Amino acid sequence: MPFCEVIVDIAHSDVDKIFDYACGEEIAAGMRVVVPFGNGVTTGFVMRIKGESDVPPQKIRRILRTDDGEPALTAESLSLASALAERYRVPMALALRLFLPAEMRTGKVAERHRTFCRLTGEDPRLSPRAPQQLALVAFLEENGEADSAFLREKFGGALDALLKKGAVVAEKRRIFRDPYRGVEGERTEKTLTPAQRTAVETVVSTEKQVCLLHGVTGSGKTEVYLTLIADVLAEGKTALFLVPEISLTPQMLSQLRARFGSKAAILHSGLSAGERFDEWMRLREGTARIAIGARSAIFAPVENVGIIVIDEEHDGSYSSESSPRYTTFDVASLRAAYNGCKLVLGSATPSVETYQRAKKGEFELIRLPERINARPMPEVSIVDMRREVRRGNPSAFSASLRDKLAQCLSKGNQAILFLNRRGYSQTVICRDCGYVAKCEHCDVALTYHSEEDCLKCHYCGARYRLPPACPECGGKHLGYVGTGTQRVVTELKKLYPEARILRMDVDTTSGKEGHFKILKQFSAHEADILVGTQMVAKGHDFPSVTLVGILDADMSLHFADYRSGERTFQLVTQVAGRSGRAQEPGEVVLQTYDPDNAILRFAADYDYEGFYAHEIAMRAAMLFPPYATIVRVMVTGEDEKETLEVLRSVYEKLQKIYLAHTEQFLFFNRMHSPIKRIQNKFRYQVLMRLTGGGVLKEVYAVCAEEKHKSVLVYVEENPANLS
DNA sequence: CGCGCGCTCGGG
DNA sequence: CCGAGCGCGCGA
Repeated sequence: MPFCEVIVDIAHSDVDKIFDYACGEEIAAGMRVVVPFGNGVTTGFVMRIKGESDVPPQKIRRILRTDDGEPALTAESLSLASALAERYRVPMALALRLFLPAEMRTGKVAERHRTFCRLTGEDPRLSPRAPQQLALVAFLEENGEADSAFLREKFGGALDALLKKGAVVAEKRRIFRDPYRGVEGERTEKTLTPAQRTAVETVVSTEKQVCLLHGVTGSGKTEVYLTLIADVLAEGKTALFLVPEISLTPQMLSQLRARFGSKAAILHSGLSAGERFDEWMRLREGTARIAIGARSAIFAPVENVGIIVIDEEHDGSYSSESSPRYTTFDVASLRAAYNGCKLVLGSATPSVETYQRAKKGEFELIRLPERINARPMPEVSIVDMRREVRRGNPSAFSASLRDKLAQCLSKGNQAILFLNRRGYSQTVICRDCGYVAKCEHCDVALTYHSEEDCLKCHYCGARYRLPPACPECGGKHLGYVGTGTQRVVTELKKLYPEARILRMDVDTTSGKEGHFKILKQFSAHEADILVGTQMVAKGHDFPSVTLVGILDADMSLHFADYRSGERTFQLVTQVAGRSGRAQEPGEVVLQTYDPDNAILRFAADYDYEGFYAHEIAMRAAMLFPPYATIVRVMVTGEDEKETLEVLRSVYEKLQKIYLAHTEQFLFFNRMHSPIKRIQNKFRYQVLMRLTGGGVLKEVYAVCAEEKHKSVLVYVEENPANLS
C-alpha cells in the first residue's frame, strides 16, 4: 500500500507542510484529494507518491477519495509551485492555487454534457398517422445527429416514442462551452517581410533563452509571434501567449481564432466561470495547445511548452498586486527554463530594466525598426501651455488643438482626446514657468496632501510647506495639475455643439464589457470625439481617427514616481499610435507646461534610444532601479494602535539589519503610507532603497515571522506605485 | 484554518 | 470552587 505526500489546501503557514497519507494505486502526483484532517475533512494536493513513510504508522490515515480521473496539476505545475512558494515566501497551498482555475476549487462549475440522438438504422415501422415521428426521422436522416433538447422542442413527444421503439439512440457526451461563440475571424495569414523573417530566425537560432523584440507600433510584431507559435505547434509542442488584459479585444480574439481555430484556448476575466473552466480543461487535456490570456494565463496547464510570448512587455498589468506578488516575467523564466524553450518579450517601448538587460547581452535584442506599410508615424506637435495662459486662455484646449479639432471634424474624421486618470494625486505646478515642486533628496515630484495642507515626497517622507509663490519665477499662478474628463466634455460641448462626444473613464465604464461597448460605438463612427483616460491608449484600431490630443502630458510626467518619465514616454508613444492608422496621415497635439522636457521631446521624435540613454543615466545618477532596489514593507490593519505596535516591532528588527549592513542601504525609514487608510485599514510602511538584493532575504524573513490575527505585514520589491 | 486543551482570572 | 476567555500546539 503506497503513501502520498499531501499539502492541505489551507493557506496558512501553520499547516504549510507535508502530511503523509496512505492511499491506493489509483492516486497519482498532481491529483486533488479529500483527506481527513484534524477533526474534519479538507481537500489537498498530492505532491508525491512513495513506498515508505517516516511517520509512525498509528498516526497515518487514509485518503478518503479523489475526484480527478487525471491529475489536475502537471508535474511542471508542482515543481513551479514549489519554486514560487519559496521565491515569494507564501504557503505552498497559495502557490498551488495559481495553477487551477478558481471555479475548480470552489466546485461550483462542472463539466457540461449534452445528449445527442441519431438513427440506429432499425426500421421504425412508422404509422403515417404519426407525422411528428416521420418528420423527426427525416430530420435525422438529413442531419445525421442532433441535440435531444432541440429535438424535443421541435418534435415534442416523438423523440421519446422513437427512443422506446429503438429507432433512435441517445448518447451523452461531454461538450465544451465556447467563449467565442459566433466570432469568426477573417483569415489573415500574411507573408513575412524580410525583417520579420529575420526576427523569427533569430529567435529560433539564438543561444539566449530570452529575446526582446523591439519594434515600433505597426512594425508587425504580432505576425512574428504568430509565426513562431505556428512553427512550435507544428513540432507537436505547445505555446503560451501573454497579453495585457486590456488588449484582449474582440479584433484580437477573432484574429487568433482565424489563425489557430480551436487549438487556441483563451483565458480572460470576461469569460463566464463555465467557459473558463472548459478552456482550462481543453488545455489540460491537450485538445487546445495555445494558451492566450492576461497575467494569470502564464499558469496554463500545458505540457511540453515550445515558446512563451509576453506582448507589451512593459505593461504594468503583468505584476500581481496580491499575494503572491509574482511578475509574469519571473514565472515565464521559470517555465522557459523547465521546458528548455524560448521566452520572447515584445514592445515598442520596452521597460528600462528590460532594455538594459538586452543591451548588456543578457537577452537577445531583435529590432523591427520599420513600419510594415512604410507609412510614417503621425507628426507630434508640442504646444506650450504656459503661452496659452499668458495669452489669457484658461481652458483645457490650446488654440492650436481647437483649430485642428475643427478641421478634423469638418472632414468627417474622428478624434481622441486623452487625459490622465481622474482623482490622481495632485502635483503643484507654476502656470507661468512650468516649475514643478520636487523633493530636495529624491528628484521626484511632491504630492499635495489636503488634510495636512502640505507637500510630501512619497519616496522619503519629507514634508514641505506650500510655497506662496513660484520659487523659480516668483509667479503667483500656482495650481494643481489635473483636469477631469467631465470638465473637458463640458467644454467640448460648448466649443463644438454639433459633435457627438463619448466619454470613457472609470466613472462611465462598469467592467470590461463597458469598455468594449464604448470602443465599439466609437469604432462604428457613432461618435466624433472620444475623451478618455489611459484606457483609450491601448490596442484598438480606429481607421478614421486622424487627430489625437494629449491634454495634460505633465500629469504623468510629474507623477510622484521614479518611473514617471518612462511611463510618460510609453503613454505618449502608445496614444500617438492611435492616430492615422489608415490612408490619411494622422497628427498628435501634445499640450504641456514643460515643452522643453527631454522625455516629451524624445517621445515626439519617436526616439526610444535617446529616451533610454537619458533615462538610464538619470537612474544611475539618482540610484534608482535598476541600480538599486526599492523595498517597501507594508504594515496594515484596522486598529491603528495595534498596527503601529506591529510597525514598531518590524521596524526594530529591520533596523538591526540596517545597522549591520549600512553600506547596502541608500535609504531606510518608517512612515505613513502616502494613502493613510484604504478600505478602513491603516497603512504604515518601512521604506528602503538597497544597492543590491543582499539583505532582501533577511527582510523577508523578518516579515514572515510577523504573524498577527488582524495586522498584515508584506514585502514589495520595486512596487509599481507607492500609494 | 478549526479545534481542544489547559492555564488564568474573576465572580460567588 | 467553578465557568468563561484566550493562547498555543496539533493535524499524517
